[in-house]
Amino acid sequence: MSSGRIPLRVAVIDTDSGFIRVLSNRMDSADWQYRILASGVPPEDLVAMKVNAVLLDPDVIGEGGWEYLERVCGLLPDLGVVVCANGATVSQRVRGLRIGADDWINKPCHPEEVIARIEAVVRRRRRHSGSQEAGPLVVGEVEIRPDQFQAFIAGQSLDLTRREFELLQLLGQNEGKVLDREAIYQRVWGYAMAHGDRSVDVFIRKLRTKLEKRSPDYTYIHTHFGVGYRFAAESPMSAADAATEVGSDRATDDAGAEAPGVPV
Amino acid sequence: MSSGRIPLRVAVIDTDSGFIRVLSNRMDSADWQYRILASGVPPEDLVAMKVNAVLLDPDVIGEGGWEYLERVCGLLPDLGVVVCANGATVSQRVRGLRIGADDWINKPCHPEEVIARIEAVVRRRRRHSGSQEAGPLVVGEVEIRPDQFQAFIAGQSLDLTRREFELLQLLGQNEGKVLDREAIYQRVWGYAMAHGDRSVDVFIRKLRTKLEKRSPDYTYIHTHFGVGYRFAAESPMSAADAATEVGSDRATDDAGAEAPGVPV
DNA sequence: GCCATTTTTCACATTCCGGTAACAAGTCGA
DNA sequence: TCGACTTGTTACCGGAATGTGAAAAATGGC
Repeated sequence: MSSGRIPLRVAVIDTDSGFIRVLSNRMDSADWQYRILASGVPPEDLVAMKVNAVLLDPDVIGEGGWEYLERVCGLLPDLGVVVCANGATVSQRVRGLRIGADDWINKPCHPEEVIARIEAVVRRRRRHSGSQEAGPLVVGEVEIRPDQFQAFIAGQSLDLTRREFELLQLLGQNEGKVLDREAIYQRVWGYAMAHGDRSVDVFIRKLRTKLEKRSPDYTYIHTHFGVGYRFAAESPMSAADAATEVGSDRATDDAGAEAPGVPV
Repeated sequence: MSSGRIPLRVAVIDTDSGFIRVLSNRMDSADWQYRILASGVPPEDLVAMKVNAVLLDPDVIGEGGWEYLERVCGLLPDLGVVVCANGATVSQRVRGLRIGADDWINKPCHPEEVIARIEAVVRRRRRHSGSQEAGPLVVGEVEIRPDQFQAFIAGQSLDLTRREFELLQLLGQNEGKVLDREAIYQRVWGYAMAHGDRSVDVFIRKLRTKLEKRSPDYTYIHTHFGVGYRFAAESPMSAADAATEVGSDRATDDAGAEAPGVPV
């Protein structure tokens, strides 16, 4: 489809010079941005490179090839992983695919097929997350502008930092849906969330503060205990109406969970 | 998370009886739901089958194989497409992958690898679009929204907690059926119920309270003494008409349960 | 290298929920 | 009818999830 818009970014972990040379030619003519690596790099570095896919020859890693493959796939679920190895058996290929690799090609292979398979792997990823590069998004009083990496309320900037904006954008794109922390972290930070990481909570709080500062009459980020967060513009007024309705009956244990912000 | 994994649904378009036999065995033991098709079916029918992936041998289609492949890939972007063909050349494989196929396997091939590759294709697809498992579910006045981890009556939230919601969702998915406590506990809590555990009863009570609060004219959760619980929207009026105690219909499970017929 | 900003981590406070226990009420069989 | 068992109901406590502020670490411009 629109493969021409944004060039594909690929990391190639391989040492076969002949293979690399031919492959590089093809990638050049396809206008890809790529980086050749002669050894395994920490998965975190792959995040920093912002690559869409990795072409990996596990022989380069040597002994811990399986472990490395597993680590990359586990940490970066969004990354396309294509293995290209010499003389792998069926069971080896199956093992690799089960671990999390998206495709497995046996050498010797035609570079054109390698290109096509990487494309096929990445294509699916873009199909779903690719539509998010769009125009301004408005939710309640908030206007999210991807072109400026900034959000506004009543024309005033919220002075969001990069991460804050990315988080707000993700929430805005999923207005009304509850997103759990792992999904949020995965999609904003780009890799899997470590156990016990509170970053999401902290940034949610920062967003809440900045949103409330400019728009005190609305509540935007709602906590779903034990699940995650949901973004939706709700005014305390309607909440107050609901409270009036319910208010008459005995208030034994009906934890009026949400009904915040109603001054008494 | 809570519920067990959903079995994969696959359509196999192939006529190689030997291949199909071996593959079927593997899919059976993997607990997949599959359907063997001896000819190409309209892509629309694949939608109706609700399959996650298609395993296609273009030889079955014959002349219009490429066109058929293109049509399926274009029309069903969410579908995993794996081609398994006899003696395809590199350029044919590349062409297929570019058209939209997610993977291409050359026969003869090991069924285990076919399974693994289909798994890999579906895994990737689910990771990006599969977070939302199901659409809203409506039973009586109650609207259960999985995307919000919440249920509503007349547009008002029931303020369900996580467990309460999961329990209600399970009941709603099995509307009209009596579920015994062990089954409920197993599917909501995720592990076997300890002897004497009353958690299910307590949460049933919590649900009843919250349901009655918002919808006093209906009874949703019905006790079947010595058996379990059944979820169905019934108005007390029609129950009163029936006059006979609910206990008398213990054995017959299809008592007039179904027809409240009361207009909103 | 220094400083300002941003991000991450940490500790502590607070809220909330889930499960248990205990007792009341209901159901069924002898 | 009685008694054993099942279910309804309420209250409470412990621990987990979240809110909150600030320090520490990382980043980036000059």
